[in-house]
Amino acid sequence: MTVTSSEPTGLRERKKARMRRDLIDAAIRLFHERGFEGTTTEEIAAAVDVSQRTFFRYFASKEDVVLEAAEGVDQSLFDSLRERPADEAPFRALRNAMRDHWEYLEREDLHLQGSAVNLIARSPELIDTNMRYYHRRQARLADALAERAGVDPTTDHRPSLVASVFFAALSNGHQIWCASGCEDLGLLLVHILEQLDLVPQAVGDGWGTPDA
Amino acid sequence: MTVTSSEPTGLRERKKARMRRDLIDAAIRLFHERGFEGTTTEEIAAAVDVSQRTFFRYFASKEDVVLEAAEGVDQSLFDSLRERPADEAPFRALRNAMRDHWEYLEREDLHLQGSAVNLIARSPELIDTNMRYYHRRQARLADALAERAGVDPTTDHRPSLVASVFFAALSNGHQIWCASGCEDLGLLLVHILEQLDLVPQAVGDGWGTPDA
DNA sequence: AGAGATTATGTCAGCCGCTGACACTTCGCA
DNA sequence: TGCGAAGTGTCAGCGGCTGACATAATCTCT
Repeated sequence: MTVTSSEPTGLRERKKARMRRDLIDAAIRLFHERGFEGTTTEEIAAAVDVSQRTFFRYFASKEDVVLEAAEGVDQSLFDSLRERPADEAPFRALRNAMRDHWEYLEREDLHLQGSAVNLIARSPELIDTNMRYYHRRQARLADALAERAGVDPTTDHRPSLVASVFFAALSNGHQIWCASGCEDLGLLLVHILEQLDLVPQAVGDGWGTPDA
Repeated sequence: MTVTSSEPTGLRERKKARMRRDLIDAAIRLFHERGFEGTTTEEIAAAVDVSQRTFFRYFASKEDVVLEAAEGVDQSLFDSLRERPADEAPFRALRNAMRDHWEYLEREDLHLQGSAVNLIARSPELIDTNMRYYHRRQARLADALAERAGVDPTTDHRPSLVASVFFAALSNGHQIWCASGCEDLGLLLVHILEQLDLVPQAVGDGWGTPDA
């Protein structure tokens, strides 16, 4: 009962979880090899020796597989957020959590989720897809922020606002990174942090880093 | 040669523009009646007495029709932005342009673009779609901001950041409005402006409007 | 005005994402 | 061991979307 406390009990549950993971792994791998559009759901299913129908019993859509991976990454970000000192202002805490979270990713497991980040980051077609799911990711982040601040996210809309602005800056940093070749993954964090740090001045009376 | 200076010269051009408009109009109307998902591209095409294939020669996708309408609205926002005093800070100018733009919409033509706004605003399924195109809309807005500030949008990323944060707040205001029933369209502006005004404090050391 | 080049349209066939329905197998539990 | 529940495969089908080809409409030039 050490780590296995959250493990599924029955064989059925384990099989299901395994299938889910297998499908995600196969999908991510195929997406890498042939691109997102260049991979059919049948191919993904075939790679795990199941029918296409089964694939769609596990995922609502092809895009969903990617989202699934993204949410895994987000979860780790939320963990980092929880560990930030409570007196840190929300947006700043989020920024620092992002930094911590990144360091964690680089240290621990670039295998599973890291490759997902990698994939999402590098394929332009998935950026739009990702965008589409910002709503969902944003909602989760808003909940995390609300929990941290001890407010009710259904009546207090500030967490949601911070979350959406955060993703906006994130997406922007990502775009900049892509525009500059999508090479060094470490550089991605630099761009993201830069954009996050620019936000306060950009929405203020100034314009961010002045030209002079 | 008064207003017709920008009008297409040939019959062909005029027909094409007309077809485009007819398709948009029919689509928007059908979307209203049966919803976005509930309307097939064949039905849209049939409503204008053309083949489905022709529809897809005018629009890359079904979603594209909606985007087209949205861009029309954005264009009017950009016009309002250009008319803001030059010494106004970018984000503030954008906020005020939004207000001006809205008033303009309410005065002038709620017929065409207004119904597009209405449609996009009211159908939850289109919010995701809309999200997907925020990239494109954001890029245009960034260009408008860059032009206003006299900077190069390809090297200076601040306009893009302001644009994305703007859309983030916009989307947030929209969500709040939807959550509260999607009734009064005028209320939508109130929510949007509220969210826009909250941004500076939300990303600062505070938390926006304090509880006390 | 008429011939020839361009361009728009219709038709057809087909891929792919996605879904409902039904039969069959596998697993859980008594 | 046997029964209900849950997972899977198969099949048929819809709808978005595209390429290819033939036809019809427009443009251009003489």
